[in-house]
Amino acid sequence: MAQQSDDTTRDWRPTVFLPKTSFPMKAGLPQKEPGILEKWQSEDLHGTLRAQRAGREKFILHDGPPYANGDMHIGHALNHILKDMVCRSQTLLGKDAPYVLGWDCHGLPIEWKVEEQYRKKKKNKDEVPAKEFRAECRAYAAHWVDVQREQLKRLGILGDWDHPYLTMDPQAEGTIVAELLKFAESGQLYRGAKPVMWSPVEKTALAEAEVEYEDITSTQIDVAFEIAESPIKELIGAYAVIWTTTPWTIPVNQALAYGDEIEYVAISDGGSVRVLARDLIGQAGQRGWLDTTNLKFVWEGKGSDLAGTKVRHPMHKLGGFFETLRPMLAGNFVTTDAGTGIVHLAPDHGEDDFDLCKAHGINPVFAVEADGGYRADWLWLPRTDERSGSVINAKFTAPDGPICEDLRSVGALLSAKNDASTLHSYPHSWRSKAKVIYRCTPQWFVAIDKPLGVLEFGAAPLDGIGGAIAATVSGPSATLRETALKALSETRFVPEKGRNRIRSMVEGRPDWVLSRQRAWGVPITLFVNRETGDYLVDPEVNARIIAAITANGVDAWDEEHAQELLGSKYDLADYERVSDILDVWFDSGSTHAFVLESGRWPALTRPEGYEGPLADVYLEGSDQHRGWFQSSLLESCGTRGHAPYKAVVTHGFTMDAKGKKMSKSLGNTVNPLDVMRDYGADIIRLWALSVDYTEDHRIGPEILKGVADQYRKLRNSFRYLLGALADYDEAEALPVDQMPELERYMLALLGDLDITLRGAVENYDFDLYTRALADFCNEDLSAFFFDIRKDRLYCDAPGSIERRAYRTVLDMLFHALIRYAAPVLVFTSEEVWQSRYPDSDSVHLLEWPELPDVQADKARWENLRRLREQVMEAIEPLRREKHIRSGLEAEVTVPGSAVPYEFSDADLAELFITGTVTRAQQDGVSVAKTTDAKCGRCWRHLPEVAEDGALCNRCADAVADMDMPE
RNA sequence: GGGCCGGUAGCUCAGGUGGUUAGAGCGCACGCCUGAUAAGCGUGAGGUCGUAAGUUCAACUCUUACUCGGCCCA
Repeated sequence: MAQQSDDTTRDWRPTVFLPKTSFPMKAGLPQKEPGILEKWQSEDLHGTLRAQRAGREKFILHDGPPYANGDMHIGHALNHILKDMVCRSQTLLGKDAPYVLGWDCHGLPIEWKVEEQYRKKKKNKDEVPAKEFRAECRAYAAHWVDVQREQLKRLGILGDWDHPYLTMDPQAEGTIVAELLKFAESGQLYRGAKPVMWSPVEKTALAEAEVEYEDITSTQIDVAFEIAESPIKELIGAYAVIWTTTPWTIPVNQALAYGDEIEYVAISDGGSVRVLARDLIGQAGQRGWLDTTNLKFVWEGKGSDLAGTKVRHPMHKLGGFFETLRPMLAGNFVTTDAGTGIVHLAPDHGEDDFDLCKAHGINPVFAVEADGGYRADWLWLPRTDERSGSVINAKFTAPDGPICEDLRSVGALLSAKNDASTLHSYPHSWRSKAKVIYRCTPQWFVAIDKPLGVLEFGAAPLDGIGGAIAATVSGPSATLRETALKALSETRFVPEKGRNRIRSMVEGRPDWVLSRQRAWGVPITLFVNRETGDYLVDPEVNARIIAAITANGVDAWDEEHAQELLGSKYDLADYERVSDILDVWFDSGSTHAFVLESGRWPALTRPEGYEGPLADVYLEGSDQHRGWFQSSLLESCGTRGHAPYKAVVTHGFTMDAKGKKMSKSLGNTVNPLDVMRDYGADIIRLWALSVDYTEDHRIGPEILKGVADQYRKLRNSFRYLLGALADYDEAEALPVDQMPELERYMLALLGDLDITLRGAVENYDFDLYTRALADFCNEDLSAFFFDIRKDRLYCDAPGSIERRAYRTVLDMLFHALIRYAAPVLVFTSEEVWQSRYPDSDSVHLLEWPELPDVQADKARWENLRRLREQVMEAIEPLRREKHIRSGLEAEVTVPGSAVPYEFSDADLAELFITGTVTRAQQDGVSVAKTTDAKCGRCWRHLPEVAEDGALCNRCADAVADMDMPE
């Protein structure tokens, strides 16, 4: 050994192989990410991937379109990060997984915004031509599509940004119309009626959001209906009493309702016998039409006893409509909170009324017209009568108004008053502040329980719009509801509980109301025969309609071109051109047809002969069980007989740090744009992929700080790999079978990680994915493998087997981990990759790593690691008492039985990062301060080292190899 | 008000068919190292599992009620 005396004072640092990298510890993501983004864009990363993966197995995620209004919020961010993760992880697995984003562009909220702009400019919407108004809606939507697109890009979403799908694209509008006409042609569409909120002042239907509630007083009346027929003899000739706050609905009454379980009585205070709920006798007394001090009970029974009873309308003398006897029906909405326990039903003017009457075959009569007046041919107070007026007019319904007057004159009015005691909440138009009413209006429906017939799909698709419109029907088959339920049973749900949720909704849902009386949307392109009331079903006409809309958008459906569309076979004079538009849920429910079938996105086109759902997965928030998941399901089942998706993945909602819903008024919102500005997109991505998205989850400063910490650990793992692999050359690689056991064990652990991550991708279990990755880096690498092998890396001669084996494994680890991390930390992984391989292609073009199949005795290693922990524990007291400082100063004795025979004492010292290790027949681990001198270069205490600062044999050899000038 | 879902350490998450002192990572405290250095290593303190009953020899795990929170509907 050529040890010179001055070795003991020499600074060996220059001879130690420290990690060398320019990769910064501090990320500076907010500054760095935009540049990386630009590079991807200029290289057309998404397009490059499509070309590279052409012909591979496809994985199609169909993007649910967000509404094109307002800035991106945390929900958008989470949703798109999850989708991006799905596409990227599938891409990594080698599939062709394109991502085409879309936007939902029609609908009321945009109409409002445009109207709001009008009001600011003192313009009146009604004076603007519909075409012009729609053009402004279109421009408004286009603006927000652009805004949201730029905001989402910043998240590092890898998509076909230049070709998103928009539901307002004329070709999309054409497809939507084509889909609607399929429902028409197969007879699933029908015109029915439904009570909607209606403003007589504005003569328009209102949506719930256009209505505000205010306390008002109304005229409240008790009205007696004479019982004409009943299985209960005592009741014939008695009077069923109802109570209402809308007297004007009495002239449209068609039935009465009772509660099956409610107790009723027929009583007399000396006058007529009246029927009402027992619990409400007191209230009747207070309203002054019953002397409760002197009651004679004629009959007592339950509501269900009243079945089969029929009453006479107080105005029956008018004949016609009023002459028919009104049935008493069981209604589960009847309560004894107020009134008489008997409810009068006017199917025209209440949802409960409508539903119950419909169930008994009683239809609305449309007596009240758009302006609130009874129609001209109505038997009671037609609009031509001088006493007539709007039903929302207070004078009209007043105790001395025409209704009360006439009811009183026939002796049916038991009480009527309008004072402060009658204060209650009532809906008003948001705009005019006028009272609104429920009013039945004709609407278009899709029948849910009508047999679909045997639909033959796949006949002659029209160019560019996909799918057949001429489905033929023959023979009986399942209903749409049954078809949809079957489809759900064949769909995969992540999490599984989503299936139950949507199933119960589909089981219970009423017919689908398709029509809206609005301007900004896709028209219901039907011609209704004025004579028969049937809508025209002529494939030639339909083809012209579809072609016109596809070419010119929804504006093509106007009166001006109607005859053209009808062609020469029909005369427009014989037909009503429907002017309603479609529920926007029908738009989005049709996106699968437009986006996946049309061929406009070749990357999304399935190969020839492909059958079944075109989308592998739909991924949206859990609110979409009622929304998009369902509208898409019904649309596809009604036209294709199956769901458009193979799997449905749902995520919960993002709450604030305390688990509360975010709201602007509470000021607890987290803006993803702020998070990106302060932390960077990789941080918000890591957050989204670390939480259990299947439930509601939280975000807040503390959580983000934790995510940033986790990020830093991951970043440092890569930084260490880069530094340790500096100047690594393929030639240095060592075959696995020549590696030490530790290296082979690490490769086996990597193999386990690989299996875990693959499973996590398959199950959309991304919090498992990120956690497994982080745990591996922290526990198996940083605290174990890297720490142990630091000595070999720093101090071994470059040619040593151990050092070469270590670096070979580091290289494998690098290549595996960078790929695993890529779909999560999209920016950082690129930065790492380019740091090691400057000027190379993007890291995101790589595929899932191929790992050598390495077996290791993992049980043995787990025991060793447990022993290692015991050694650490045993050393700790000595450190605390400052007996020793580093573990290298500890001389350790372990139970011989705890250590595998094949391991040398020197191996153990390396493993434990201690001084000499010896085995003995003892139970625990014992530790003493070493007496060996410390090597001046590797700092290990070894018997061979002559004095502190001198070199050990290994280091002496290494230094000699370097041939360094003194 | 109804339907469905959820509430495990400061944070993010694990905890088959009920069974020894409820786990991990991060954070935190303390210590070590100063050759991954605004990094790395070690040790440690933190939950009795939303609350209360019940079933059971035994419950975080089953039942019920309550409570808090969420989505959808009225």
